[in-house]
Amino acid sequence: MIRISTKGRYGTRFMLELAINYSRKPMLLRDIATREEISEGYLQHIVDTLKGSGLIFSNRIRHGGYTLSRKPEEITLKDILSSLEGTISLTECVHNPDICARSPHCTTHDVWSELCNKFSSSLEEITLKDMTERKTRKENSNLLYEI
Amino acid sequence: MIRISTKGRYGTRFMLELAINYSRKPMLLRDIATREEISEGYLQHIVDTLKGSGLIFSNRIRHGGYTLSRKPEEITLKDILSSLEGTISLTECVHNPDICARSPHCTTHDVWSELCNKFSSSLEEITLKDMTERKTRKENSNLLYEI
DNA sequence: ATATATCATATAATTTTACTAGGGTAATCC
DNA sequence: GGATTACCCTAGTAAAATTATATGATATAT
Repeated sequence: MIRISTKGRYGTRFMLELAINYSRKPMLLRDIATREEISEGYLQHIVDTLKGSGLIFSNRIRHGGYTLSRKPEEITLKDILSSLEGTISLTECVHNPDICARSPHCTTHDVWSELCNKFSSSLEEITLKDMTERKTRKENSNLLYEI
Repeated sequence: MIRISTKGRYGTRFMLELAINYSRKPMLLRDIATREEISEGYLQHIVDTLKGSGLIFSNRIRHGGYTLSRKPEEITLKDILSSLEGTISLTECVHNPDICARSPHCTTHDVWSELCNKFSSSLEEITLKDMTERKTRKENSNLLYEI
């Protein structure tokens, strides 16, 4: 079905929460889980993965909580999804041509590779900063409607 | 993992075979299955789906075999993958926002939608004709290397 | 001490994927 | 006209991936 899993989706929402509160105090996992309506236990796994990839810091000492390890404009959707989805390659052979003997002379292999590169570029173009800006823009335009 | 399933991949290879032999006689499923090293029974399912979407004709009378229902330049990768992967939407909420109460004010929803549109466009740009041309180009350049 | 929050591991339910099996229909070939 | 061939159609199934839940440990703040 060509889709992004809940890991990727929940993780992105978590990262967006951290981005919105960047430069404020660390965010507690429980608070984000509640606000985003995501199971706390499941989110913990996702956050572990993000931490393993070095995208966030945890604050075990002090009052706990998580923060971005880089500025929001320096973290892209590709960073987040690469971490959580393992790899972005649309097919196994894109990332690892050796698993299929056909790869060297396979037209579809080349096509999947190109598509994958395009998709990766699209992901790279979107930073957490972009997303926070989208969010505030959207909230402001919603306010207008409500008046 | 964001990937195209075997259905989509095998089906594309099947369609490419039909495109290469377009305007010649109908191609037998068994022959393609053998040449492409795909299980005949499994390929039958995939081909049924493609037929259900109207992308190919079967030739039950006469000697059997399948043909494209349109010219190779009029069938895109999007047609093929839409048929076999169900829908191209990267998340359920892209295609059907109502399944999630957050959709109207969800920044990530908007982002997935945009990404999905871009990806769909990429798929639409690639026709079976393009792929046959790629294939012959590649075969010719391989010949050069072998000399 | 107790409460809180991160950290780590195990496991379970559900869904999807990737097939296989088997029988039916309908035309061709000897 | 009987065997073969090839498309058609429905079920079923094993394995893998997804989507979690549960439990307990550790470490700091109050």
